Amino acid sequence: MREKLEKYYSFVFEKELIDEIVQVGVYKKLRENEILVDLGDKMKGIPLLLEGAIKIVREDKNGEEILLYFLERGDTCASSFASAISNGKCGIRAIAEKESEIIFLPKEKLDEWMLKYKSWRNFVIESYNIRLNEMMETIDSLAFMNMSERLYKYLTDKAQIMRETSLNTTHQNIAYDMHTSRVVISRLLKQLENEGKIKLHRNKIEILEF
Amino acid sequence: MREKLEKYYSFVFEKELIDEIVQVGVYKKLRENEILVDLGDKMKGIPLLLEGAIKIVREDKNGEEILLYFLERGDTCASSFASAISNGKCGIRAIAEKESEIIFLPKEKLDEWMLKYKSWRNFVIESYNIRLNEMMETIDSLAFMNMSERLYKYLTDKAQIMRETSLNTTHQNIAYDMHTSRVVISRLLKQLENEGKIKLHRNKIEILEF
DNA sequence: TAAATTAAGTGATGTAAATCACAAAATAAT
DNA sequence: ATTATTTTGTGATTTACATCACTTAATTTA
Repeated sequence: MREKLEKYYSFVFEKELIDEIVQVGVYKKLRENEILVDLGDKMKGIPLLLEGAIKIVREDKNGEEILLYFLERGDTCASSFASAISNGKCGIRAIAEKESEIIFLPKEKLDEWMLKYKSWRNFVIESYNIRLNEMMETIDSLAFMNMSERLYKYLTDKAQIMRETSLNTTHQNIAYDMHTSRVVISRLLKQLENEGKIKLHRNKIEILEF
Repeated sequence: MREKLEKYYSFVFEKELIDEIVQVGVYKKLRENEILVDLGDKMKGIPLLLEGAIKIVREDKNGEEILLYFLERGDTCASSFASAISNGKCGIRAIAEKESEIIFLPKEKLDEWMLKYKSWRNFVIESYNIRLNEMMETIDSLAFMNMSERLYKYLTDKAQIMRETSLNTTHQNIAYDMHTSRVVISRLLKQLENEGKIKLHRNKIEILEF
């Protein structure tokens, strides 16, 4: 735990803070597709992502989903922070896209560290900023892009987060993330393949052009 | 200035902080449609809204707009906070929807107050939370709602922010905010009128049902 | 008061995406 | 090996919204 913490966070946190995190943080390994946070959960702390990839989705009353953004190592879930501090509910669901490792930080420390460590204050503010910007990008793609552009962005974004050039997924799962239908995704994928940007296989999409 | 500050912020900030704000804050009155923050601005501080209503919009490369959310008294612009702290650029435009009053807080104080005042820390975190939630609502409406529902939400939201039961605006301006065409808005408005939810006039929309 | 400008109404048509219905592969289960 | 299940392909149809083209009404200005 300490090793990975130092690897990804030593440029972010001062040494004393890393020591404290090692003391109070709870290490947890997440299986692929494991739900880390669910709709309406009250957070007792926040997760620091050490390794892996987490998908953050929003769900409406009819149970329909839309992807908000992905988290990768070095990230934390700003929504959880909010929820943890204010004892409010979390409006999102967080699911491990692949096996991941996190450190869970108890909420009691969150405000205490705001006083003690400038690096922690920066990290919290910076995390909120990144998330606000991601949300704006999501709004941009919903408001300004057509399905084909959104799909291509989805594929390249996800490939980067997963650190792979091909994605192991189905057309149906992409449709769920993008809140559209499988038929639409299948047709647009075929089109992207004809344009030479991707190559389709069963349960797998190779991305040829980034 | 002190009077309104105490009226809307005395339950949020401790007395000492209000005193400091009065000392270093710069009061400013905004005319209707005045631009407070523009795309790519680097913020030298953040605005506290004392009175009025501010519209926050996002713009894409083609100059097309979409409304993100409104700010009302008691609010601050989380995007500016981010930009001010990190010296980064602001990805949004903020426009006064009506005559408004703000206090501009210099960025040097922002971090200093994080140490000194718990109420300030809470306010900053709380502001980010509110904004994250607003963005999620915006994403919800783009992803899950049809134009008619979005339009009705737009009208009722805006009426509440403006503290009026009728809005002085044109179909074209609504279309700009919602990133659609005037024709579409005109037709949907007529439909809402037939359903008895609103009443249409020239340059004015009465909202009959909230 | 006439002309110009701005706001709103409306028919016709185009188009991206949604939905339906079913076929054809590929893979997994028995 | 046969059956069942999952994944992908594809035509046909519908729908919401976009776009075009033009009219009518209200308001401003000259």
